[in-house]
Amino acid sequence: MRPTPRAETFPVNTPAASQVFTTVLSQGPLARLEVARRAGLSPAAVTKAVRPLIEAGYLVEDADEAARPALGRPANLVRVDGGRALFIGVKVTGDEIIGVLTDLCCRIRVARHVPLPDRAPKVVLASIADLVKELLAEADGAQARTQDQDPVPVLGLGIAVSGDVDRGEGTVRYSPFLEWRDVPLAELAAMTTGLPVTVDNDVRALTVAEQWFGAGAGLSDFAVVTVGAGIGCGLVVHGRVVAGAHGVAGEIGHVTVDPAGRLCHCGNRGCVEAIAGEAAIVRQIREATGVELADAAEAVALAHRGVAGAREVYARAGEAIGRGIATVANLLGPERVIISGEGLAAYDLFAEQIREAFVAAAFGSAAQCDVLTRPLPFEEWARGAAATAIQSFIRADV
Amino acid sequence: MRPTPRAETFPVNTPAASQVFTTVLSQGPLARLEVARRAGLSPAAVTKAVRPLIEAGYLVEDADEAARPALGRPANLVRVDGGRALFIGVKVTGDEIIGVLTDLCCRIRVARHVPLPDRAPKVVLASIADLVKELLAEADGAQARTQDQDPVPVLGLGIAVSGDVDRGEGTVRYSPFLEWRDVPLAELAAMTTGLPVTVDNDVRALTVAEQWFGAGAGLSDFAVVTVGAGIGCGLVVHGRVVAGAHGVAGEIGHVTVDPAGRLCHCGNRGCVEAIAGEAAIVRQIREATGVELADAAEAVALAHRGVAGAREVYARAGEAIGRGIATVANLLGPERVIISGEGLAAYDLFAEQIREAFVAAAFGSAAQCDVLTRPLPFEEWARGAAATAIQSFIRADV
DNA sequence: AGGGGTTCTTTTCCGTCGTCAATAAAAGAA
DNA sequence: TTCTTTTATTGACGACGGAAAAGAACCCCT
Repeated sequence: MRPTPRAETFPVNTPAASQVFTTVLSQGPLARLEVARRAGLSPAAVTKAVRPLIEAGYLVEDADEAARPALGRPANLVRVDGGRALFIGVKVTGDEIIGVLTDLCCRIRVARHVPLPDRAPKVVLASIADLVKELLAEADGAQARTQDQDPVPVLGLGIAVSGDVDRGEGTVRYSPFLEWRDVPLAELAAMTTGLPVTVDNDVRALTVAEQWFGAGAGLSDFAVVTVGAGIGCGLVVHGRVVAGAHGVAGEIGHVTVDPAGRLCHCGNRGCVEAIAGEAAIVRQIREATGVELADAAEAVALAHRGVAGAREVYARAGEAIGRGIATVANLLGPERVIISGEGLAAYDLFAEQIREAFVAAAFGSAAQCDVLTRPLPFEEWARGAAATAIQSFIRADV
Repeated sequence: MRPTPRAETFPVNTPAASQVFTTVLSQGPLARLEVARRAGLSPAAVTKAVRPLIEAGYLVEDADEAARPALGRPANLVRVDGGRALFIGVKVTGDEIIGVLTDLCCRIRVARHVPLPDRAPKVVLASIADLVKELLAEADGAQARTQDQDPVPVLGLGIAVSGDVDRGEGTVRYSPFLEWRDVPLAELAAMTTGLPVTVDNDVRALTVAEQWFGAGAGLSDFAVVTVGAGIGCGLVVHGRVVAGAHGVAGEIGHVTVDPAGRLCHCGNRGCVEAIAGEAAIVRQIREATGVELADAAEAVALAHRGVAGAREVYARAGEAIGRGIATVANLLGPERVIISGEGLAAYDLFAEQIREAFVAAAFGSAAQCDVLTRPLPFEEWARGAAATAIQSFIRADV
């Protein structure tokens, strides 16, 4: 059985060390000098910050013979030892819970889905506890097979929930999806699992994952747009994820793109989500073609078969998304916008419209913003939760 | 004659001292302990930071007898000595230049408008030089009258220009209004005036003024929306003004609120500016009523007289602005939105529509965002430029 | 008048952190 | 071998900010 986790803490908590670690974590193996440049520190500071991290096993040296320079001493690359620690990320949706076991580099080791019979906090909490137990057992199993000396510790649990979440407090203030209000989830989950728990909004968690381990690595200003059941948006400004003064931020889904458009569940007309959300697309295709659709997959299939009405619905959805992205670009001027989410399964159906609408509605050099897609698996959300746990562990200022 | 300005520099440049100074500057007279609380520092650090600043004359002690507590030692309030230094702020518009002489607290001492005969960089530069000379003479005049010992030094010149401005470089990358491209304005103006020069985008400059000396004081996330010839928006996120990766940010004027709306000069349809910009309003009223209008003032007058068509145009403008503000609130979740600009002369004509549209389009608790108006004089833009100069002088990280 | 209580301010000490400048190390080139 | 070039490390140093305790100013109560 896995021993009660020691309260292992990150060996350093100075600004410089934290910055060095996150730089190495997110920007791959780097020479110390290069780390110094990117983190804005002196080489000496990097050396001094790296040493205790290597001693503690979080970083390892890693000379690469490939990129050896023609001249001068070759660099001693430093990288994070992913196998040094494990984390668990959990994403709670309306009807299932997805959990992943990741290493310190946030690479997914194991993924599990469990159905959620009920949305009451107690039930969800019990399901999370079961899932965590299962993932811990999995971690132990891997342990036993490799016969390592020291057991790899699981150092944190991140939980991602949609809605208004106070990460600092670890509470879910209001989640319309789960019908929760003021649930101190971090505290509860810490009690049942014995792990340090971080709770954050799901889109923000995904954004953290992109910021550190994805297409946002090294950027100080970018946006993540998720296309799926809802349309969400995570924003990174000045290198930090935007949380919003009142818990609301990145609600691109409820940006109005057509005031005469259809009614959205938020009460407004012509929100991006009311045009390009999964439910909206299914409904519109049903209305346009008369075909009864069970889910979004069937809608995609129909459109792929070239049914005109269906294709048009997707085209309009793409236009709405492109406009929404242009709005973000006009307001914030990000370096990059990353489109992701399970809705990308239909990406070929609206890729062109997104781009066209974006370019048309982007003002001036905002159109230079780099828009790219990342077809990420659904576990990515849970991975985002794990990323928040990693972030909390290394005490990076959020 | 005014002597060649000595290269006076701010006596401290540690993060703590900078933070202490900006806290006192923007949040009025404060007790040291209170400064410590607000700046997140120890009381000792504040004492140590304050001393050299008092010695250099930038801060002064200022006991207030009024708010004496019932118990304990009364606080020794600390405030910025506005009279310690002067700054000049200049705002360049299409047809005139506005200059102000301010003190260190950014209070306007003198304001001057001069017409701009031509928009060529050389002409503009010469006009700026003349205006600065005039303001410097004014400063000397005041000097002579008060018979002070030490002449109050003018420590910086801030220039605000609309368009894509690189503040770090001090260059105007592209200003459609002036038809400038890559003009190294800071360098040029520094040569002709002999003052340290800061160049920034006009809306951002105004936002800095609000952040430090206006309704944004002490807030870390807010937006400034300017209503006038154009519709602009300055954003402060995480306590810093958003500049945008490509020089574009806060382009609320080109957020689409009605894709079927009228054509905007940016090439799109239904931008906020195409509905609520000054030119758009004048044109719409002309179309609706058939009355030929010379300028916006006449449009306002017409609407105030209760002419139905004119009122409706303003109502639609208010709706567009309200939607634009809601978009900002949905995306960023600011604590406050400050509406300003010369368009506020007509505020009573669309106040209600702004509020209604904002509340309707704001998602969830984004509607809690505090929306207020600040009827600021036109010199306020120049004051913003002075604020950027002050900011540069005290080396606050922008 | 003289404590006692309360709050603000300052002092002193100290750990720590990051830079500077010099030095060591690891190559290939001459 | 020795020089050049680039990377990494060392050790001294200065400075900064925090903790804790003392000091200061004031009111109130006895």
